[in-house]
Amino acid sequence: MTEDRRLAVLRAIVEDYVATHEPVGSRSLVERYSLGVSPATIRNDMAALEDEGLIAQPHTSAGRIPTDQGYRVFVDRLSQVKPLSGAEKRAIGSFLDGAVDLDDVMQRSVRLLSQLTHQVAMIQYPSLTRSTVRHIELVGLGHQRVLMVLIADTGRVEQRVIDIQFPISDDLLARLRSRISEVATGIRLVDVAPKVSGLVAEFSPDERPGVSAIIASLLETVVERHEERVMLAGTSNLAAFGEDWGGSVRPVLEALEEQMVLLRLLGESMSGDSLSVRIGHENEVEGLTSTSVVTVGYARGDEVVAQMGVVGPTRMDYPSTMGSVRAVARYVGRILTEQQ
Amino acid sequence: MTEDRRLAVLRAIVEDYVATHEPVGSRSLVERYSLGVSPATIRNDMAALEDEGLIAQPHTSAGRIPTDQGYRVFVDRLSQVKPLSGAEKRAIGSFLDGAVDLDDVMQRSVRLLSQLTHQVAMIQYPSLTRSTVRHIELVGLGHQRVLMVLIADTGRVEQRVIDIQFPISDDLLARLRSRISEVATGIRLVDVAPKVSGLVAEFSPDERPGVSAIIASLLETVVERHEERVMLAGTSNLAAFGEDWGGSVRPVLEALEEQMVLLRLLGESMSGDSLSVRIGHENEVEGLTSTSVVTVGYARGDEVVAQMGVVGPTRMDYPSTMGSVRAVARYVGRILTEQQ
DNA sequence: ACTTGGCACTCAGGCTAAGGGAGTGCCAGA
DNA sequence: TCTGGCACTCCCTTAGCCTGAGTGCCAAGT
Repeated sequence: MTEDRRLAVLRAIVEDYVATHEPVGSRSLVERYSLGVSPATIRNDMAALEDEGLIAQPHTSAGRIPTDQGYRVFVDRLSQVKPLSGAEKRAIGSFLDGAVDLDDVMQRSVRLLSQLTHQVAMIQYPSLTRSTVRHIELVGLGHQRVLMVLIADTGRVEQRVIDIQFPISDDLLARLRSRISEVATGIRLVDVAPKVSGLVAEFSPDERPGVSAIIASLLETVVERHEERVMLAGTSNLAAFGEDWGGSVRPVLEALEEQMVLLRLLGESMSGDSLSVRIGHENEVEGLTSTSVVTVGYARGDEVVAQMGVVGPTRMDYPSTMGSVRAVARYVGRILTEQQ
Repeated sequence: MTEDRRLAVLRAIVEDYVATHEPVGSRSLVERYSLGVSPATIRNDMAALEDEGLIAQPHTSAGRIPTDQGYRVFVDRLSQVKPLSGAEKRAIGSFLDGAVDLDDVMQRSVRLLSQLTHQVAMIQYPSLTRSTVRHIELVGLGHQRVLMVLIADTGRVEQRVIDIQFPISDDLLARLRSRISEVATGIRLVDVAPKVSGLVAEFSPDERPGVSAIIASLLETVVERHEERVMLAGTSNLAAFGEDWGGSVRPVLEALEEQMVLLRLLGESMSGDSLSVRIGHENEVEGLTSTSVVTVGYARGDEVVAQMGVVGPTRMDYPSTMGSVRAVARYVGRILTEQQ
């Protein structure tokens, strides 16, 4: 069937181009891949693929390179995620097992992923909204300041110093602390707001201003700003591709410096724990329209708590990259789950 | 005096090269700067400067560019720190004044500095060893785990989860907490070790294993790992110079990714609160031998608590860069001091 | 209906040659 | 000590040429 061969040609083009980074012509294609037909036939197929918008020529009389759409078809229909080698798996294990706390897990994971893929890796901290409260502490600091520490079951610890305009006694603080603990411990952070808000009414009118300031700050911490954190590694790998995206790494670096952008990259794909691949212009983020982003969720227990992934050139080795991302994500999930 | 003119020539060469990024010849020098002599005279001076190793030719029949030594002389003897414009000062103020906590101050400062200088900026968190203890909290987490939170007067908050092999009662934890607080609060962190170590003896033999595990961990937190933190911004500015350091940004990016390297860069210059400038090969860090590093300490009250600065090409505008670094550092110091 | 070999055509990149231009070093004279 | 003059060096740009890889199309073969 001729349609099959065309796709085989596309696959060969993608694989060859990814390996060599050079436009691939009909002759070299039949030489390197056993397609069983002559270059002329390949040329016809190529013309058809070009009509479909899957490949393109940088200039007349050059070979073809895949378009974003071409990669899309390759990823969706022509490739399989490549499992890691035993050695690689062992490397992951030994590298991650030494981690002592959540920061450490995050940092090691992201470094590891960037080294495995030779690309820029990113990882989102376990989402607070998807965690449950393990512990809440309030500590008076004097000067009408209170330190709030919130510990989630994922191991995440958020702290925040709250300035309140009202003096607050140690006794009140202790009562408030124990009430908040009773009400909030063990429930999901996203459900904390209604329960905690109701507490204000329990306190006497003159205590309420301070209490509500603290509670407001607590809710703000949970919902806002610090809610999502993301960590990056391997930006020096950008230099390796260099010429790819129009000769300058600048816009890519700029985009990656913006936490908001990273969060969008990771957030856009909240498609559970299955791999998400966005290729070239499929990324709506300006500056990253000639990169591909491979992300996947990682879970604690059986709930996806956040996303991680890599950013690389569109001409990346998708099967391997997807394999690495998935493997590291699973391992991170396992660690998070085991360590209670 | 002929020596004076030679230095004037060097200054002109540096300024011209920094502005144009092109080797500067004798003719254009007399045209652009009023040196009052002919090109031929300048050529003689240039030959002398070259003999002294202050300037060099990329190739015969090209203009001269300053050497690292040339920049050194320029910085030490031929230039003055350039104060910021009123507008810039106001920008600093309005940008930094909104900061709500220490993390925020650090992040805003480093971003601001990278934008002012168009270079890579870095800032070290206030050193723990130079801070005093404001508060120490111990929180039992169950599972033989204890969360320790340490708050320094600089606003820094360090947390750490401690795994202990021994069960520890809430009561013991409370007693330990209050003893540690009594002993440690208000004293410099560097002096904490001897005082706290002595506490172990106060507890009964069967309590000691848990107590000493916690204390050991406390001391480790203070002295080790998390002790120094550093934050980076503006790496995308690297792309702007690009060709400078041998055509590749890679080694520079790699070096900047290493926290240890950054700490060395900032640490090497613990010369109080005066500006430190290290030019080219004066930086012993591999990968940064063709960059210059400008750092300065920032103070809380009248004690220098950490360093901040920028990394850029050797052909940077030293007077302006030094001005920006110093100005931001002073402002950060003021904020830290004011907010108690 | 595909496939194939042949053939003319295109074009990027490498190589060479020539010329301009910016800059230098040196020297003799003021 | 400074200056103008002069010969010399090289980098870089431009232009032209050539080669090789690759294409598209066509007519013939299966």
